[in-house]
Amino acid sequence: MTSFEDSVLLKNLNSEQKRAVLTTEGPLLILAGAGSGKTRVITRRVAWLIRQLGVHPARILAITFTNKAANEMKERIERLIGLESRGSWIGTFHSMMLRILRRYGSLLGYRSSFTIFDTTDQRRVMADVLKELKISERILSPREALAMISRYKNDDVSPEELESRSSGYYIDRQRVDIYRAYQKSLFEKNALDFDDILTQTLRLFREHPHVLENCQQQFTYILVDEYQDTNVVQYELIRLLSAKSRNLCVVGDDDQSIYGFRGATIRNILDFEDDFPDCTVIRLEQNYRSTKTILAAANQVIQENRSRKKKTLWTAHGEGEPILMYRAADHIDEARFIAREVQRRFQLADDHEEIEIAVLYRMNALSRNLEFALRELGIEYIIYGGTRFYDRAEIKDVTAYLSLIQSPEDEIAFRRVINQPRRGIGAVTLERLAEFAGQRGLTLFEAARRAGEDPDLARAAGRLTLFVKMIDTLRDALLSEELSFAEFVRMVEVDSGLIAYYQELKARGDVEAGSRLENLEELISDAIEFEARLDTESLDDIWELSHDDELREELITDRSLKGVLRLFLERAVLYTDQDKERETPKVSLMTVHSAKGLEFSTVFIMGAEEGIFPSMQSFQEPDGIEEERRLAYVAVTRAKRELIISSAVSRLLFGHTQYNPPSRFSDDISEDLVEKRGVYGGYLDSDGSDGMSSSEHGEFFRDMVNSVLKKRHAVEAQEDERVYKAVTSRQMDPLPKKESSGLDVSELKPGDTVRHVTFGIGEIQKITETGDDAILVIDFDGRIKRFMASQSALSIDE
DNA sequence: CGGGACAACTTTTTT
DNA sequence: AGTTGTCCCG
Repeated sequence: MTSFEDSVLLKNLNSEQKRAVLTTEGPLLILAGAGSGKTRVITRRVAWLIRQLGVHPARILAITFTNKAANEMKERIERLIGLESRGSWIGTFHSMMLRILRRYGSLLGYRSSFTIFDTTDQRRVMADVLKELKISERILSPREALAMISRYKNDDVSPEELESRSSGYYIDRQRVDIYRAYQKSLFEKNALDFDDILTQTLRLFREHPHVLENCQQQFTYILVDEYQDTNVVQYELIRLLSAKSRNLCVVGDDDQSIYGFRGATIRNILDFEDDFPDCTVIRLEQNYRSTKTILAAANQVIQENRSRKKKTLWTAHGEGEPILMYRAADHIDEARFIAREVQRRFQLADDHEEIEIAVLYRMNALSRNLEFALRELGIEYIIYGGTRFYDRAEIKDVTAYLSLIQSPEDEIAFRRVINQPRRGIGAVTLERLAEFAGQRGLTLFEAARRAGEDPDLARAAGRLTLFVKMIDTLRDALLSEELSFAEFVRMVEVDSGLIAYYQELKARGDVEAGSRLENLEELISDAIEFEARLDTESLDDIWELSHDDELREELITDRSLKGVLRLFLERAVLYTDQDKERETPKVSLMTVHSAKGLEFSTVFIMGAEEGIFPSMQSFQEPDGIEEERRLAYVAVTRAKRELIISSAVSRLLFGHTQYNPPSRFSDDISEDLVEKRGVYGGYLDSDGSDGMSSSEHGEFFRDMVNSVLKKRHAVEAQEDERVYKAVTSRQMDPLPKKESSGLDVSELKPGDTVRHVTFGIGEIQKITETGDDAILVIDFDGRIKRFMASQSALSIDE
């Protein structure tokens, strides 16, 4: 009984898409190729469940990859069926599981308002752990240790499990110790890290079956987007949650699985049919996004992969423009080329035409040159990724103040802001304060309040109590409810002295201070917006924001500032630049990873070189190249009308000049789809067909020769020439080792003995490959030294 | 205690 | 190369 209004939900869908919307019961795998109208299908499906089948929104759990994708989905569903859709659980794995944890976390021993630690917090905790265990940072950096633990967590390996499978060797035991101590430390601080949000929820389900049962009963329809990027823990969560209803719909594309490094396993999607033998499989193979040319190129790139589900995308669109490949002389030339091309497109487009241009790269470090080139031409751009807004120092300062006001026992926040801006409370004072706090069993904040009672703190007591007073005053302001939330944030920024501090820096000519002030201003705008959302949206949506019953009660009855603050802080942790709305008239600069799920009329892919894209380290990993290839596939399929791929003969990166041959992925694209420009013919050779006038050519060559030769000595240039020839003649080691040191890193391993001119005999502790070089950590009889292999005066000790 | 100078680190991708 | 962190001196 399909009414007219409801049939709208099936309008403009092809037959497979329709089937995907209508197959609501039982396990369903939707293999959705790039640009195949996936989001449309998902939103229609949810709308269909609610409107047509009368499923209560709260019974629907839809998991997306980013908060932005979630918001977009909510909006689109609301556009379809209006307010009826309110109350469904749509969000990322992290935000959805966090909601569950907030509700039941006490069962795991967490106090009600546990905090989520971000990378910086984690690093601090880990640094302490390593110090405690007397492990030198030289041997294992906090960063590496955290990466290791994250790996375990993504693979659903607890400290206990790790121990049980440990070999008993020292190195294994040490890993267990680190993992244990880290978890213990987090727990004592009543904190979880990002991965814990998922692993602890899983633990909750396993140890408290009634909780799982509650959730199973609530969520009778589960939908997971980007299923190819789920990891073992996420798979397990989904499996448990859907075990009862079995109405599990997963949507994904194995060809776009690009998060292997984060523990995502492509097996989840490849094995879905084995895991759920009675499942329905639907393939969406018609592409509505790109031209035939772009799609053909994408297919050529991906078909080289072996482990994939066979599918062939097709489009009804025309051939479109050929793919432009540009081989630049160097990284600067490449950047200028892109900037010029971007400028030309902006100039040519008429006012009403919507131009969406993106430049994609494999790693953030590549954006820098491009930024300069764009600025030279006065082109506006937005960068995604890199340092996130909420990760910026000044923003983190403000949020630390806010955290401290909210929970005075938050030691990390206390330590962050106690002397930021400077108020004469240094390391010595802090150490004494910690000691005093330890003796009395006080929090640092309370200890500061009572600093006068400790003779050791006498000199700093005045400054400490002043700080305490400031925080107390701010808390009073919070509780008095006389301010709007944004006003409160502003008050914190001013009273803390941060604003004055940066204003002074700016006055003194600090170049960064200005943008920091702008960021502080932006945080206030953010607060205004956040507050407005709370004011205008229904109670259902507040329900959506938090499942802490007490807090919800607070918000419903008096909409307290305290409650708003807590929601705000919670969101700040999970918020990333990915979630920001994209503004159109500018060029977007982002990594290929960030571009997932987006589309642009014109796409540039820069740095298409061996060693960059595919990345250096992917050569080592077992399925590394396959993942890189999928990444290339994602990059190519972002383009609707036009694709430009560039590479550079020489590239200065991380202080070393590299000479990389063009990426194998660009070689996979057949000649008939491509138009080549730049120095493909050979060194310093151009066929002149690049559309530049001869004077531009003069400039072009001068720039190129300057940048290639200027900074280097003649001897080096000779060496470069030799290297370049070796590389372009396709001997596949693009990075011959320098011979000066007489040290062949490939023959070395930890434990080997080496001789240094000044330090004498030492033992190699660790070797870290760094592209064209390696870092050696060597123990000279207790003195730990680090060397760059190519530069060091080391020899193998016979 | 604060600011400046130097050293060390980055080198994939991120919820 | 560029940025961040640490050490030392005023």
